[in-house]
Amino acid sequence: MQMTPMIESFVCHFGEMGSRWGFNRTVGQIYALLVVSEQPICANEIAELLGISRGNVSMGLKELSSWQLVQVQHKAGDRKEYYFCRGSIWDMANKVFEERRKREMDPTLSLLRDIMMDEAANQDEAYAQQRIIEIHDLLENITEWTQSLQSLSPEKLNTLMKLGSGVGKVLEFTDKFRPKKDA
Amino acid sequence: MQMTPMIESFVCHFGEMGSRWGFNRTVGQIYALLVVSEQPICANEIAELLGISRGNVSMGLKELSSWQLVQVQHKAGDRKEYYFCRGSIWDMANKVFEERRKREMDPTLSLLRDIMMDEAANQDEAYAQQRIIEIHDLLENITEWTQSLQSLSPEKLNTLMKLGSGVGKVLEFTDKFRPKKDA
DNA sequence: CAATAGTTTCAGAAATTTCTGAAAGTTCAG
DNA sequence: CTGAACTTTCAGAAATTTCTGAAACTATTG
Repeated sequence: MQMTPMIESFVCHFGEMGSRWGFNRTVGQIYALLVVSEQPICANEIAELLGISRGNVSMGLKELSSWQLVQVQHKAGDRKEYYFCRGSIWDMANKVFEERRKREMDPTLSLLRDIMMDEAANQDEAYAQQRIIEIHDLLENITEWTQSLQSLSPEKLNTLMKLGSGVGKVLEFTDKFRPKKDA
Repeated sequence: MQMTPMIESFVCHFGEMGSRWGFNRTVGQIYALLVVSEQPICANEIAELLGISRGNVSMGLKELSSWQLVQVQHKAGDRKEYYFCRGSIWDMANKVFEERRKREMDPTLSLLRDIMMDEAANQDEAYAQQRIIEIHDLLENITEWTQSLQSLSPEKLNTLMKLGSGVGKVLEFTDKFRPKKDA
């Protein structure tokens, strides 16, 4: 594996995007590198290619492992661990969504639920609580929905996405034929 | 508006979540405060309630304005500007999605498109380019889809979300009746 | 068991982000 | 125009995050 301008700009950009996507620059770069490399790469080579410390690579790989985004491979007669990322692009996207849900949605939902349980002590709190309930319900809906979408096969998801806003029409169409079937 | 334990814990949590959601702690807290307050609040009061500097409030409000998440109101015989956030929870969620798309997807798509145009210089680059194309296509699909979903009415979106993974069944059902209509 | 080849950890350094508060800017009444 | 009431800006301080590299650890070989 060699750094060419093309690969470098991809890796570099994924690093910058990393922070927006919920992981840090190094993690983003390591991941990008593994995605575009056909061959597994060892930690030392990663450090060298990216120009970062060996320790940092170790931490980055640890994080990617916890996201289940990389895998380790051994080569015969070589003690090094070679990393690569297997799985389709869909798998990766799923992992990222899932992880973000865990970090961004779950703790919030949990707190909102707690607040919903409380008794409102005055007028202000009653109003606040009502807004909080609205937010909770929306987030819960979105969470459940995205979760159920993730259980769909990639093919079906693709069909759905291709429909685009046409899905609105499908809903109307469906309603006509079985208007009272869903709870 | 008074800080009660309930409101405080909500505000505080939104501050912590802020960073995960793409804005900083202060911005999150200011927003949370405005969401649960029935009455518009002036900048000084926000600073006081949250225990942060006046300047910081100003910057936070500026950012929220750029996201079009807050509005200003004036009171008769009072020069202060009073802030509140109008719009339903749906509107807010839409704004947040949109903003995140702008920050997280658009720059990436743009870079990936550039790379796709390049001529692969060797075997490694050819492989890399292929992977990059896969990623681009997926991101583009997702982006277009979420955009089209946002153009749907909240009611239709709700119906869709209620369907959950049942949407898979609807697709099958639809296919039977008009199998070759879509491109 | 010791030597070797590798990986992980973590204290502190470096870089980045956020926050403060004083100064500058704006608006408006008189 | 002047001054009061308010808002914004921004340089540097504070807080937070990320990175390094040496030391500790683990596993394998002879």
